Amino acid sequence: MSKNLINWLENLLLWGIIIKLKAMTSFTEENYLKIIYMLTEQNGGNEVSTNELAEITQTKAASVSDMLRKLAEKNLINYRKYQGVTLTKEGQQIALSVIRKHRLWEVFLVDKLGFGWDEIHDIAEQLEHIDSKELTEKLDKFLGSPQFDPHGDPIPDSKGKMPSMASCKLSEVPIDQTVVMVGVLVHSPAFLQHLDKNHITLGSTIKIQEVSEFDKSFTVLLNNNQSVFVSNEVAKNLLVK
Amino acid sequence: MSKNLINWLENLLLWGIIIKLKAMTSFTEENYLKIIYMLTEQNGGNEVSTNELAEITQTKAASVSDMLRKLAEKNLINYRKYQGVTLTKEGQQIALSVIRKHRLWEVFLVDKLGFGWDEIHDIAEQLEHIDSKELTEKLDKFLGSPQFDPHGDPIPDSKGKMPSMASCKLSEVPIDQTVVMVGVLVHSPAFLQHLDKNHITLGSTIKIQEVSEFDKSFTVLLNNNQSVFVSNEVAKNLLVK
DNA sequence: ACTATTTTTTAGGTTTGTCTAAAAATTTGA
DNA sequence: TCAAATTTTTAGACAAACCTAAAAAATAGT
Ligand SMILES: [Mn+2]
Ligand SMILES: [Mn+2]
Ligand SMILES: [Mn+2]
Ligand SMILES: [Mn+2]
Repeated sequence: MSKNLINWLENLLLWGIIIKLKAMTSFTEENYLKIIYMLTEQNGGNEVSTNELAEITQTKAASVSDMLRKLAEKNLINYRKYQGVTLTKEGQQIALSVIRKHRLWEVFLVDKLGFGWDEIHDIAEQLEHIDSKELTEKLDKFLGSPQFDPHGDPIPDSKGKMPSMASCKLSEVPIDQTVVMVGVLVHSPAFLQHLDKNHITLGSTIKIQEVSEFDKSFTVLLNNNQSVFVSNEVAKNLLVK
Repeated sequence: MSKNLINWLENLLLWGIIIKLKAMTSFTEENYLKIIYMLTEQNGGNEVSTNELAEITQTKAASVSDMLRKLAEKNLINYRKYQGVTLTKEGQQIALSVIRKHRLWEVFLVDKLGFGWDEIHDIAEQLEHIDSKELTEKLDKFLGSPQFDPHGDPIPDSKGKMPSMASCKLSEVPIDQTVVMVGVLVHSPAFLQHLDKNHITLGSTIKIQEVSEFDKSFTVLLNNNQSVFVSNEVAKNLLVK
């Protein structure tokens, strides 16, 4: 009985079939892991709830429950029923590799192909699942091993280490100070196009000239000497240094 | 009854749901269309059989039958039971777009990232399914609108038109003639690495010095003045001009 | 503390793309 | 030409990833 099982396993090993148990995270599973990673960050390391995941994956809570059971079976997440989830070491590794690929491809699309930063998300959403370590590393070299993507988001290195950079929201900067734009907290085309229209881009120098008492909107001076108006809603989503 | 149906369809249209009937060719469907295109070419325009498809897709004939029924329903293939299939205009368009993407990505991998021509097929097999017209056209520009891929295969333009080039097999070239290597008929890493080892690459000048009576093997002189031995098996799979 | 509400899970189904086994059609060849 | 071999299709199942409806657990409000 048990001897039979061992024989059978040996046979599988011989034929290299055991690999399947190791490899194999589907497109869908990768997306869940990536989203769990990002929501955990946002929650300051706290568990992510089923409903949060359902909302962001555009599916129903029931479907999320199914997937969580499956990911837990594969030891990619820590899952206690009704208590939400966090990633295991292994799950985190996969999530970081997907994020690395996503952001490297975004750099490629903007720097090499000339896309605007508002046009690249959906394409990168597909490219992030291309499975080839050699490709990722060669792409990284080709792009000059960038540390940040076109939105200012950090690109993890091949071991999963994130470059860090102190930054704060423009909305928190006091009057008269001069800062540099280093990132955005919202990636919607509408928001990015709004920034384009106001000539605010990654690397722009921003001097805060005036802050309205009434609505906390800003008037700022850019490096091109243009003075532009920035609503508080926008200022809250701009990262500066 | 029929009025009810029309009402229902109008409702769908109103909500933009009808789009789904038009768009949507899955990864798997795209692969079938591409393979049908290539096998039809190979067969000189004749129908492709279920078993041929089963062989090359690494599935069972029963699964192929299922898929053919489905592709026929979508008007992507001409299918008469037991008689094999050919592509419709629409199916051919999709096939050519997949082939275009495959070959453009191969150029990218070799020219820009420095991969060898024997390492790129599996990666291109994934990249060919990335869905973005703008991406394909920008990639094409970035690469300088190449006409041929790293294996010498023609790259269809955005309308599906293949560049043509007269060529013949090295095995058919008479003694003493000098030709240029322009393509391979086999893409296996083993074959490509064999050519690398013998310094035969796309663009190599080849002068036929000697043809053996016995086994039809060749001794040829390359542009680097090296004299190398080429078996008939290899000569039959080398395209020259 | 104990309902009422919200969140999450379970139960039962669907679709896509695969499989094996068996039936049907076609082709081969004596 | 017609029986045997081959090819192709049909029938019936399964896993993955989704759904709706209903049940169960957790949380909140008085
Ligand atoms: Mn994705
Ligand atoms: Mn980004
Ligand atoms: Mn493919
Ligand atoms: Mn090729």
